[in-house]
Amino acid sequence: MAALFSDVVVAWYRQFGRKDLPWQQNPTAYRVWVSEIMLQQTQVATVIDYYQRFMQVFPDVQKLAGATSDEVLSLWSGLGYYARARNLHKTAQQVVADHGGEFPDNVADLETLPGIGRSTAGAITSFAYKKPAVILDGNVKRVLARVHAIKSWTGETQTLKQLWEIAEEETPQQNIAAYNQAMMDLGAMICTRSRPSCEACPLTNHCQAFKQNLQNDLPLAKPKKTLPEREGRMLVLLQDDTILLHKRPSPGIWGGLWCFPEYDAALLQQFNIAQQQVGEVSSHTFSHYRWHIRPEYIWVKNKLPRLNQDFIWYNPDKPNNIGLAAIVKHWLVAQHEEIK
DNA sequence: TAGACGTGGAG
DNA sequence: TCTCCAAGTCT
Repeated sequence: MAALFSDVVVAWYRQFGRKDLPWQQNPTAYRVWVSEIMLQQTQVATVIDYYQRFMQVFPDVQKLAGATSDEVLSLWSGLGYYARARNLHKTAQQVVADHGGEFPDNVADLETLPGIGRSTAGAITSFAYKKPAVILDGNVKRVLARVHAIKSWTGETQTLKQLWEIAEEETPQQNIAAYNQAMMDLGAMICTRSRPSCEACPLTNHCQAFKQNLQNDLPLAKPKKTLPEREGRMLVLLQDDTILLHKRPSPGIWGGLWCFPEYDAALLQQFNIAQQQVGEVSSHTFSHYRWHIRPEYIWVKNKLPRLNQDFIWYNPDKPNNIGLAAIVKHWLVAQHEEIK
């Protein structure tokens, strides 16, 4: 008789799974929550440094709740999907205000908090509270899609529903933290997107894709779409040692982050221009469009106008704790190189 | 409900 | 250089 799926998974975890990730040490709900949000659509290797820095500054939910949004976004700068950071801040404040500083210990209540969906709620419930809960992240989807030889794109509503049902059936009542972590580890280490290591996989006996030699074809790739292209101009206004930055509206791309203002004739009119120069176009690819941005360098004589709160003169030599869009960080680094 | 929402690593 | 997409959620 074949061994129970979850037993095989847990046994594999005991021997080969990851146990040294930063958020696995002292896995309180707060620490697990922060890691799960950072890990959404983001790889472990990228997250580790951000996580360490974040925990250094915000060791508990009260500290985070009491921070300014600039402080939070500055620690998120470069990680992307900034709505995660804005929601993180909101949720911290809600947890302190409405839950006495303690995160709920069940999926239903966790899901009511901003930025926490079904899978993240399952992760917090299982990893922090050791209570049975189902997760379905990209890793688990890939493993289950192969094990069950699911021949439709995992993003389809119907397929997603099916995957949740399968995940619920397979998830055990015991050893929940080990099982859930194991499924993610299998997806990340063995059952990888390309060239899965089936020779090292404990699940080949259970795997329909392996039996049908479909492991390289499943899960099915997302249907292709051509990315829309957009063009734009940004103003790099320089005055003495400072650069004019604009706080971008949220929601929206780079919402809440400080960035060069997009071209604005009315804004320009307020300045006494000493010199200007058109720069080279740089292209930025997002998940839903490609943006070709041409910078216009403008040296101005006056600092004046009545700039509202959404504008600041930023001095790169005196870094402030504000969230900079990656494009600004990169530009500052490039400038620094040039000066040297 | 499909589109919005970032960035960087892998192949 | 280019394409794909990773520990998803929100609207």
